[in-house]
Amino acid sequence: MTRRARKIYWTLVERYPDARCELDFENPLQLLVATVMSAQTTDVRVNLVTPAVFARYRTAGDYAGADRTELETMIQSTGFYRAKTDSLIKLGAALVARFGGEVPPRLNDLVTLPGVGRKTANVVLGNAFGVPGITVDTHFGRLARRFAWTQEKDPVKVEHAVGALIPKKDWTMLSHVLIFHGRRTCHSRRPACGACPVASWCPSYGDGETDPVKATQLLKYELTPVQP
DNA sequence: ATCCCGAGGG
DNA sequence: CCCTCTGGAT
Repeated sequence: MTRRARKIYWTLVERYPDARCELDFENPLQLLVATVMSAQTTDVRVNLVTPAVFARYRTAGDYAGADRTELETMIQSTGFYRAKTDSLIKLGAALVARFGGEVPPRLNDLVTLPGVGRKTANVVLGNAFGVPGITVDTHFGRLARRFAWTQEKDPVKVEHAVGALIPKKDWTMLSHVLIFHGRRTCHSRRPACGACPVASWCPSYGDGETDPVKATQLLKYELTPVQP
C-alpha cells in the first residue's frame, strides 16, 4: 500500500515537473486573498484580477474597510463574487480583530477565518509558510479514491489516510501533483487512461468508470501512453 | 451541457 | 447528506 502510493507519487512528480501553486503572491495575505477568490474558477482567472486588488488593498484593514461594490466589481470575473467579497471583508476584519492584522500560520486559526476552509488553509500553510499540508480538493479526493488510498469522502479522513502513506515533507508537492493529474489527465468523467503514467498501478484502471480508448482521444497534452 | 485547485448553511 | 453562490471556457 505505502510502497505503491510512493511509486505513484514519484511518478507523478516526474510527470508534472511544473506542479506548484499557480497563484501570484508576495506575502501570506495576498496568497490567502487569492486562494479565497480561487473557489470554482481557474488560477489564471484569479491572477487576472489580483494585480488591481493587491494595488488597492494592501493590509487586512484595507479589506475590512473595503467598499463592497468596488471590490465586487474588481473580482466579478472570478464568479461567486458577492460571497467572495463578503468573505474578504469579514476576513480582513477578523484578521485585525483577532490576529493583529497578520495571517496566522496555524491551521486551527486559519480555519476559523470567514471564507477559509481546510483546503484554503492548507494552501496558505504549504505555500506561504512552508508548513507541509495536504489540500483535499475535488481532484485530490477523487484520485485518492481511485488509487484506493482511501474510500473516505470526508476531507479530514482523506488527509489522515493519505498522510500515513506519504512522508510529511512531501505533502505540499503531493497536493500539487495530484491536482495537476486530476486536471490534466485523470478527469472526473473521462480520465485519459491511455496517457496516464501511473495506469499500471491504478486499481481503478478498466473498472468501467474509466474509459481508456475514448479518453485517449480527448487528450490535450503531449503525454506518453503507458501500457499497464 | 459541464466543469473549474470551495465554503457555508440547512 | 443536500443546496446555493457565479462567470467564463470548452
